[in-house]
Amino acid sequence: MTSPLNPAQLRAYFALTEAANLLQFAVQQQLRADGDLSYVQFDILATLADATRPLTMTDLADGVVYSRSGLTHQAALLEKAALIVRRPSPADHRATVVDITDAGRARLAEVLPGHVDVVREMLYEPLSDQDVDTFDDITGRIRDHMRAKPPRSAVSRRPETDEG
Amino acid sequence: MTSPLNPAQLRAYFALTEAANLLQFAVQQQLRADGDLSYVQFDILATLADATRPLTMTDLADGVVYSRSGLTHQAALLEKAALIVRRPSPADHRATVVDITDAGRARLAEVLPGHVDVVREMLYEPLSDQDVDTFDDITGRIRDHMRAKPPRSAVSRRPETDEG
DNA sequence: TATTGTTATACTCTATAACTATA
DNA sequence: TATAGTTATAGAGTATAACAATA
Repeated sequence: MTSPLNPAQLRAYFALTEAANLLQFAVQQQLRADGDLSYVQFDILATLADATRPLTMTDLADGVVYSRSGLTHQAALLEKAALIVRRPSPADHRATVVDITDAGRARLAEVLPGHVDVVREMLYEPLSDQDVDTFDDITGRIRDHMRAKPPRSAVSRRPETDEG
Repeated sequence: MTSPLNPAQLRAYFALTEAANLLQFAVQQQLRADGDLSYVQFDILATLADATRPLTMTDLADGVVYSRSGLTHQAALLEKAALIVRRPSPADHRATVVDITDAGRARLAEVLPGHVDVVREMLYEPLSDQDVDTFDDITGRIRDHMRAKPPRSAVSRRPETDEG
């Protein structure tokens, strides 16, 4: 247990971290410049645009790994900007259904081309089609593994409280 | 220009984004739980511990892609916790040299095993040695490409100011 | 004049806890 | 009693601009 990472693991971890940070930074700049959206706001709009059924606040919070209060805050901002609408769910009167508006879809359309450009230029320019397939396979397996493994479990290696 | 991403590119981008977010979230939790450090603070300490020569605030800010004021803030926190020391540079009286303390190295040592565990469990458990080599190669090329390509250039596709 | 670093300040993001209302 | 969502609030992180000191 706690054996060190081998050199290739270490290198790849650092490269991944740095690349992901640089990409995220560039994407955030682009979304802000082209559509005055934070990444989370973009994610919410994109999720709503893709959804085949109406989504509730809880549905959205699950997708974004977000506290509900944080989502309420972001939804309030998006609603103030007229990009989404919230209405009480007819099925469950406790729930709130969130819809993307035409303005929301328009904003998404404004932002998407630049988003794709950034991803292609930064992430895919140095990769061949063969590389992309390999990268797709590996990242897919990593993501599936992370989804399956509850991230919290690996975290706290300290006893919660011994005293008291 | 602005041709869409192909399916494999799109899948890999989503997988990468989700995996990187989950990994970052877990790492942040671990660093906070095991050593009461934010990721940026950990990054600063690790950079100082690895450095072969004394680093200035500007050296550090360059490595972390950080505003100088933000770095000053984080350095003040780390210094208050006695994990680093700042002193005027003898060579350039404008500059501040930052040193990691014994306590800083000790804190790093407390945190590193758990950090490595999280990375191995989340990132490398589903990969063979062969996969790791491939992954190392591809992520390394991506990072080098991103470093070479100034991230800002791809960002603003709006004219700065036409009026005034 | 340009550069290093700090300070003052303000804004955004996020989370916790308390709360309302429905189920 | 449990769940959906909001509100109030507080804390952390980051950035901009103004500033002081030095090159």
